[in-house]
Amino acid sequence: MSIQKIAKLAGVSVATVSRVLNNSDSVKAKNREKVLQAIKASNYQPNLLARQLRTARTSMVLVLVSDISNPFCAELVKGIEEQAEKNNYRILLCNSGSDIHRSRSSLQLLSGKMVDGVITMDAFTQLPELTQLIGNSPWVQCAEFADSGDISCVGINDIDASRELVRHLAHSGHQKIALINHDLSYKYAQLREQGYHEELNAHRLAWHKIAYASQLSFSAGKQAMQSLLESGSRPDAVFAISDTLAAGAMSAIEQAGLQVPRDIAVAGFDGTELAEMVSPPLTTIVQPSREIGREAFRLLLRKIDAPESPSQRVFLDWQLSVRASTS
Amino acid sequence: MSIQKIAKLAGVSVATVSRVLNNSDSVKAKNREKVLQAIKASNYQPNLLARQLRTARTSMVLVLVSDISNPFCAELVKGIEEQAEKNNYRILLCNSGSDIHRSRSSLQLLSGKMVDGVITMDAFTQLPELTQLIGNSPWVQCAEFADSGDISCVGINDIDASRELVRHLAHSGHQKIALINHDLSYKYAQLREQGYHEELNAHRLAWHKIAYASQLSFSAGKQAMQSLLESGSRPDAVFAISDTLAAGAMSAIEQAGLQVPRDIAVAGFDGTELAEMVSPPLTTIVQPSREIGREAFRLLLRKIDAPESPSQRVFLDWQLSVRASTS
DNA sequence: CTGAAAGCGCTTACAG
DNA sequence: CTGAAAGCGCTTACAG
Repeated sequence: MSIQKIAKLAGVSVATVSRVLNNSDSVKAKNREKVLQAIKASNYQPNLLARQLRTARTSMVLVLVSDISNPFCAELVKGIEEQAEKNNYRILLCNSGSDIHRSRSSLQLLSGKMVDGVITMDAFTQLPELTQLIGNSPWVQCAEFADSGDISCVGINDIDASRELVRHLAHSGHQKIALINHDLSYKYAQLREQGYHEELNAHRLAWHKIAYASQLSFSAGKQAMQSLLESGSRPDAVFAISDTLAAGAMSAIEQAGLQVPRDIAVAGFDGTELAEMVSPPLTTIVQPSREIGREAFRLLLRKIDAPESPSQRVFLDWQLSVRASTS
Repeated sequence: MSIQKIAKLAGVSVATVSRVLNNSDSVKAKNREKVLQAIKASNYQPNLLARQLRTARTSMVLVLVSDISNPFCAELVKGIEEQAEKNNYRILLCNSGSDIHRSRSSLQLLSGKMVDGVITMDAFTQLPELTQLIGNSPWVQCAEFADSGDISCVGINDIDASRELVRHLAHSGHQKIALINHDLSYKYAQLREQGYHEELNAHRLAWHKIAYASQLSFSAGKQAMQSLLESGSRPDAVFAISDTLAAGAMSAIEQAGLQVPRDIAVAGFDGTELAEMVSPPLTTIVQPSREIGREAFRLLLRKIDAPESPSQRVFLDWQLSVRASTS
């Protein structure tokens, strides 16, 4: 079923049908009626491929989610979605799993002109490769940062947030504060680690220990905590750079016959609902996840509408939320 | 940058360029070389819109996720993704939020020929409307069922699984087993409720009580549990039809100053990682989520490749996993 | 093995 | 207000 058939059915030209479809111009009421009739009668649906090929506009953006199972990512996506909907954009989610091959494959949607822009969450160490793939198509980096100023990005000040969390632990009297981090290929991981060190120094706490989780999952957090428990002197507090990791850490602590927070305090990061689901509930840094997502879309739209507009780096407010896991 | 430019650059016809691009036919080695050279030199990327318009094949399928934050959904998606990847298909995720308007909007991708088929997870009560939108495009319903046999679907036998879970609770000596269900617009919700009743009857347990959660979330589960606690005689066990709801129930019980499982046993459904994250860990029905996803894609691919092939209803195996929350 | 040409289904100046 | 025609960037018989 094509616009041609409709035109024939309605006894007008394809141009007129197209005009009705785009409710543009002024089509004579009678003709509009005939066209509408024909469309309804034949259950016609416009071919988006053809339309978008012709107009070079798709009103779709690609969102490369690093891990769809991560509740923080899910919140970001919902924020992006929300803002996109307001602007009559549709988002296409691709779960990259932080895998560059998958990212590469998904980005063909961009180079193939099926989307107007892309929001990524990949590690900043992969930006050079992404840059090459994305070229200068509209692009925003979400909840992760680039070193240079070429790419728009949005997130929070990770160093400050990290320091505030460690400060809270130190003020609560903890002396041996460990860090569960993950992949340093992420800028935010580096920054939070930096904040951790800076704040320890500020409190003249010499003891420090870091375990790296293989991914941002419960089981990886558990494993990381186990390795911390096995190796030499035991921490009296643990700061995990994501709630999911923190939940894993709590589980490992419990399994070792210890108690949170009595034996070891645990703090997370992100402020997902998960932090309230575990018991005891988790002290964490609440990121404005939805708003980060919304802002990411806003930045992207700006790039789409004005390709020459300068890139921006947006830092949003965060909050320390103290709960039972550290007190 | 188009195929035309490449042709000019390489000094061949567009047909030849196209042949190289699709590494079809036998193009003379020298010409192939020239084309490849030109492609590299100009960093050419084929326009997918044009190609797909021409071939009427996209190698993409739409996945309408009911709730991206639900860990069970996330697992399904990963299964679908995995199988799609094996078949050189790409999946486009749209988070419908079980909202028919969003589903409708996303389905324009189908009617607009941007995808070859669709996998949905919507409630069976919405199938009539979906059917109208989808027509007879390739379609598979995932982890939810239709009453009629027109649509391929894949999931588990919810009645059996539900009965087994209730049987376990009854055998453990529980007399007052409550159910936390959600929206009965889902077939699986109806079936699990049916199983619940059947098994109570089998054990001559007259006491029964059902609370309906407004959605499949932690907080909705918590609320539902609170309402159960407030209303009359207290249950000694609760069966929540999803792990997320069960986690919420546990939180409500704890907040009421009661203990799991001593005062009230709690069981979930789905077998997500969440069941291991809460404490005590959750007794649950383990669904083969990944495999459900994979099978959904297999069924869809069959429909795409052979549009006339009959619809299938696939039921996969599940397992009761008993943990500390009920013993 | 290769090229000229038709056509996928739209939109949009252009002329009337 | 409307229609004929060009063109978006591809692929694919068809003829050579």
